[in-house]
Amino acid sequence: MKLSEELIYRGFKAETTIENPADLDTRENKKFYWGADPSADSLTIGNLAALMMCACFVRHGYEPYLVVGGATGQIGDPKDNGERELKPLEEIEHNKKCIKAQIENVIKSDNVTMCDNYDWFRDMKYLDFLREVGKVFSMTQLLDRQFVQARIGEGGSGISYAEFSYSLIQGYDFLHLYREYGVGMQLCGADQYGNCTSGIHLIKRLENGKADVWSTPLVIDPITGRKFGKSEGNAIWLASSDNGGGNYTSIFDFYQFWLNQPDESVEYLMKIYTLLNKEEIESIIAKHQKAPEKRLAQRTLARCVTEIVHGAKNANAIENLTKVLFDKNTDFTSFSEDEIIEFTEYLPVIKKGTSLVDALATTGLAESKKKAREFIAQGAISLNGIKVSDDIELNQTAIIKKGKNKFAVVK
RNA sequence: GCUGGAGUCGUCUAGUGGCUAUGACAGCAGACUGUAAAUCUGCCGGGGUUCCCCCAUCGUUGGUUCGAGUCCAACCUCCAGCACCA
Repeated sequence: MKLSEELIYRGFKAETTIENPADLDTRENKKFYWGADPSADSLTIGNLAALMMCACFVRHGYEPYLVVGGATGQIGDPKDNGERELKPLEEIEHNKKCIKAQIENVIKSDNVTMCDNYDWFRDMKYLDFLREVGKVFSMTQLLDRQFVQARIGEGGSGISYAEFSYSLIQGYDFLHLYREYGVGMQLCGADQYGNCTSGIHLIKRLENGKADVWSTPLVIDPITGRKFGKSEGNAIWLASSDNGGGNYTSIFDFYQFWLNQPDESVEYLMKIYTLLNKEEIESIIAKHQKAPEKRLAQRTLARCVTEIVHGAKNANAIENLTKVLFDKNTDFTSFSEDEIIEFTEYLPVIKKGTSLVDALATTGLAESKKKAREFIAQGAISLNGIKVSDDIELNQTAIIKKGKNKFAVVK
């Protein structure tokens, strides 16, 4: 399958300056750039979709320049619904390192060039920037941008001069990479398209060059029509918090997230988030439709994405763990010492002697003790497969289950 | 700078002095299922000794009042109009 065909098959095509996708197959300049801002110390599955698109270009011989936005991250990409809080500089430094590692983990290629746009903004003089970059942008056009329109006017939440300028800073990145390395194309999520065109504009005006943008649609839930990823409240992070206790997504929860996708979404998500080819996906979907209750498609999806993000070893372990925990014939009281030790690597652990309510609260299975009591009252908690109706002391090795798919180990 | 309007839970939203701050979406749990969807039920600020009790909360800080999301003052932020200025 040619690059252009694969992009369209996988749904990686939104707005673009490229008239005919087939031009990508024969394009001479195969250098592209993609960037992410260090607004947190982990990427989310929203970013991962764009990375999967980048990986698709790389598989077809394109050369990636991956930018971590040390400069742009200091300002913040304007959102539709309001101004961002400025992040402390130390936090940005930390975030950069973490995100860089995550990007390298997904884009595995010998000719990756990692960049930080702070390197070329650090010594930038404000007046130089205004004379070179600011001068070639028309205020009228900038004000017409969608992100500006959403923020100003009646009912708007306002926008600061700093965030308003974000687009120019990002545009300059493209110009810089064009000049320095001859990068001729930017890949991005559809929400970034406007910012990317700033770069094209700059390259045309200042270098009389032709540059392109290729964007991929934001991933949406086909049932609700809402996007999933960050800023919708229920972020799935690529970083794993140890055993589910922290702020990020444990490997187990990550796997479960994909496993629980509805039938309507699963093909769409497989195209985006796995490396399976068209024939493989079609065959899996065909089998899935014959016996949807086996959840073959969801299992495959969960397996593949977990492997990409957390590696084959973890993916294997989680697959086995899931098999054991959800098998109706599993006897929860007869796990061997070795099995329990394997569980503790991926599930939150509670010491014997703790009360059930405390255990639920400290492992994050419940957000508070009050919630923990509620769960017990509602019959959401079971111990070794048997429902618990009272707060009890946990004094032997056991598996606690909350709801459909949250577990902890008492040891 | 002046005048007017606005700021309420993750999001949107009702609430012109009265005890318990509405409703919707999202989220969580239960039932039914296939760890799905749809549907129904409950929860949805925090804590506890849980048929009940305590604490917190309507942008911030004070004030008036027996009682304030609601009235007053100052401040912060946003919107609109006007003025000023290129």
